[in-house]
Amino acid sequence: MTVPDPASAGASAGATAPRRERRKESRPSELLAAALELFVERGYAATRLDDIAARAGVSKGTLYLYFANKEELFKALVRENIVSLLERFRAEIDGSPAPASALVGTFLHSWWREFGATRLAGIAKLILSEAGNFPEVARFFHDEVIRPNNELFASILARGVASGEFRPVDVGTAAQLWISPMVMKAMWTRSFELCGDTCFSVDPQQMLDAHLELILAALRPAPR
Amino acid sequence: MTVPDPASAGASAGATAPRRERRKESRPSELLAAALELFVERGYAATRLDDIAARAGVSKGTLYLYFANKEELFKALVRENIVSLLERFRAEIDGSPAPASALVGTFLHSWWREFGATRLAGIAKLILSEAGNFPEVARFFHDEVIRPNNELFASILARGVASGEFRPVDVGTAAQLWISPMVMKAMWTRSFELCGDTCFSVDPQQMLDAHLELILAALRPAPR
Amino acid sequence: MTVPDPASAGASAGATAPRRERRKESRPSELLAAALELFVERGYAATRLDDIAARAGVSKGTLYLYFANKEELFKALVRENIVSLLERFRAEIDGSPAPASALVGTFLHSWWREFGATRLAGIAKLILSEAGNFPEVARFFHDEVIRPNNELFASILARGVASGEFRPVDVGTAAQLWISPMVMKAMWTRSFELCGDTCFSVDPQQMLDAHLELILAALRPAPR
Amino acid sequence: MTVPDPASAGASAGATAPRRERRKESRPSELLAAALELFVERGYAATRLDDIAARAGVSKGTLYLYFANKEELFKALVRENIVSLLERFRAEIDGSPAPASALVGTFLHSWWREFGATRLAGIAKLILSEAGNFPEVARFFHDEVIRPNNELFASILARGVASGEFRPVDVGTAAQLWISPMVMKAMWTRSFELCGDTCFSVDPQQMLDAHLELILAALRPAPR
DNA sequence: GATGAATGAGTCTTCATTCAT
DNA sequence: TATGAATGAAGACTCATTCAT
Repeated sequence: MTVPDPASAGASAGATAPRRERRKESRPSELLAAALELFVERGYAATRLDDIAARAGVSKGTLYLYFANKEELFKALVRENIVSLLERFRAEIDGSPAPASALVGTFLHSWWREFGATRLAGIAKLILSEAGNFPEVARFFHDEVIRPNNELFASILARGVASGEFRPVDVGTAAQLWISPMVMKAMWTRSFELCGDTCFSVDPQQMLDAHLELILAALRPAPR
Repeated sequence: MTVPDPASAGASAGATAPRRERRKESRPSELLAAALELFVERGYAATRLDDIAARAGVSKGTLYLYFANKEELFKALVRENIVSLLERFRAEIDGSPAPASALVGTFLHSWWREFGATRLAGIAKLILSEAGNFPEVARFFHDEVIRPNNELFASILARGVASGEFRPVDVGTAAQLWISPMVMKAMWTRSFELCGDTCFSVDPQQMLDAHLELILAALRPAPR
Repeated sequence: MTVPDPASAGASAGATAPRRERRKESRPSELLAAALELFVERGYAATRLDDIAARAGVSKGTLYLYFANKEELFKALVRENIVSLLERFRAEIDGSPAPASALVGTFLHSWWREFGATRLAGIAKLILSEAGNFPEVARFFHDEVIRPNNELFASILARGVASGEFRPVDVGTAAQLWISPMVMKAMWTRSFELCGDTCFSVDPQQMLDAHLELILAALRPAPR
Repeated sequence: MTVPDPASAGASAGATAPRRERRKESRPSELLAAALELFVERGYAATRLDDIAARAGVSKGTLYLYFANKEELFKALVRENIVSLLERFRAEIDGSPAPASALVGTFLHSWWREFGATRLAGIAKLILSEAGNFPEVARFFHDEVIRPNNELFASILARGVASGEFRPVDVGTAAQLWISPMVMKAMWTRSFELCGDTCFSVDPQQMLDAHLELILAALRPAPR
């Protein structure tokens, strides 16, 4: 941890762990971080608030100073992480003047870097699992993440089709088809990494390159 | 029970079989069917044994005559359904003499019909969600379903490459990349159908056709 | 206990208290009886469901087989006891052909015997305390007990006025004024009996007689 | 605090007294006042210290500067209010030279004005409810309020009997019987006013007049 | 076999109380 | 003094599991 421990700094004596540290500012995100780790690790129901509190280094009651209940904690976690996701996300792609074929590669690589390889993928998996129990969250995620993301990808493809770089295809469907392996890779890897996986253990970069190559091949205009 | 059994009512004339015994044989699968529905609908933790019993039309205690506990019930459910899955699955594809390009289409279509469009996709989703809590199940599913399935798909591609129908590609990776949209479609549809989904609501057949077309385009040997 | 213990009957060996006794029929009233005792003794909030269960000789969970939650248990308790109250109550007074002056005495005495001296007075005290937290219960008690009771008393007085036994008074108000000491006696005695009370420790019968004498004096028609 | 203190704003010109200090003296009673309102409104257990602090406009911790804990706060509240009760109370009645029959009326009217119609009745109700949980408070209230009050009333009656205004009665018992409707009126009104009450909604003054009339009738010496 | 009443460990949640600032 | 973040014991409630019938 890079956060300096004020107690050990000030009272270097015996140090039985500094209880009752006051950190109103940073608490919510610390709690959400702890919650994220555990929810992703164990699922919503199997995660006890006790454990979240413990991992965040606070008592159980402290959670309730910041979140009304488990459900609200969960929702807050989703919202907080997704909001930051979208901001970082768009900036990188949108408005680039590069040719479409290059942009597809840029998109897939930054998608993986910014989402697939991060804990955000864990959130996606969580939402997939809990969608039935938290319809509002599911809708929120659908409207704020999945659709915009699909539209972004589709707009790249559309640009290539318009410029003649790509042959004409249904860009909406293609975007969906081609984002899928990324999502799968991100999510299933997490599920099977513990069990000697041989299916999802391919190096992501390698897989990404192969994916890109196949996409571009599929988009290549027919030779006259 | 005072509720008359329709089956015994119909056959009461000739048969001397004691009423109510008829179902004994099928009890376990009836229980598993009820469990499957509910687990898929609500997730493992959110499903109460009470509800499963109720849906199966038996008392809660009866569940314990057939399954040691909730966990074993869950595992039995996975195993039972996966076993039948594999049997129905292979038979249709394996050993066909058709050209590879046709087989790819056959594979994808029957995959969707036999798996993606059935409750088996629900099981996959369930396993994905609970993999962390049931590593044995995850491994089992991985070894018995995911890997064989990937290998089957890859072998089709390999046959096409060998025959010169397809250009050379890493068939293992390609199989993984191209099965993903199928899985995604099957799983996410279930999660978002309740919330006015606009991303996963495309008609499956249409999507399948587009997928197939793009695959074949990507595999087309380069013109000399 | 008059209920024969099936366990000790069957297995007379060591007898470590027969857990898991099946008594669906009698359970609800046993639970309500235990709840009544404790609620009256300690108040609503200070009574733990654990304690009620313990006093009834069952486990905590058993309570929830019969009552949805603490609040419903409380309401059930009130309703159950009050319903029986009213039945026993009316029967004794209504329809008697005795002169009004005798009926007043009969009313007050049976009121004390049937209500003031019983646990029902404890319920009244409970409602008084918790009326703010359970408005429905308060209304119910008001409509089903207090008002009918007042009307019964008033009707006795009205009969006496009509027959000329009593001088004309506002019978509604008088009924209220004269039932009050009974209620007070019943409720405050319970509150102060533990603390060397010298105010409410007068013998109830004696107090009742004095009350009756003063009532009749107040009702005596003016000598012509 | 950034909230301007109206008092200090008005007096800020001449006085050099530091702002915000003004209230120090009165803090405890402000806290007790807030506590009284809430305890009476919701009962002891249902009142949170948070709420008391909020209503008093201080932080929760501040309560503990003045009262060791919830229980002590409750006791202080009872004591404080009872002390003032007795002072205001006696002064008005004691030592008057009026005839007993007039004094009875004076007593009842001022009792109502000074006690029954004030928050003090709320305290009485509170004590009644919590007597079981706070025996010391109950005893205190009994010794300092109930008994003296009864004795005062009884002494008025005794004076009337002695002077021949009233016929001979057991004045102690009569005092108790006749104070009861007052207490009842004060307490039950509070409990049922929220639920369309039709029993305790009679105008207090009217009820008081009727009560007085019936008392005097009951005390009237038998015509020779 | 089948039932469903009973159990009690496990969780969420509340709130009186503490204490660093 | 005053604050309010932090604590943790306590209590309501759930539900997988057991077992007498």
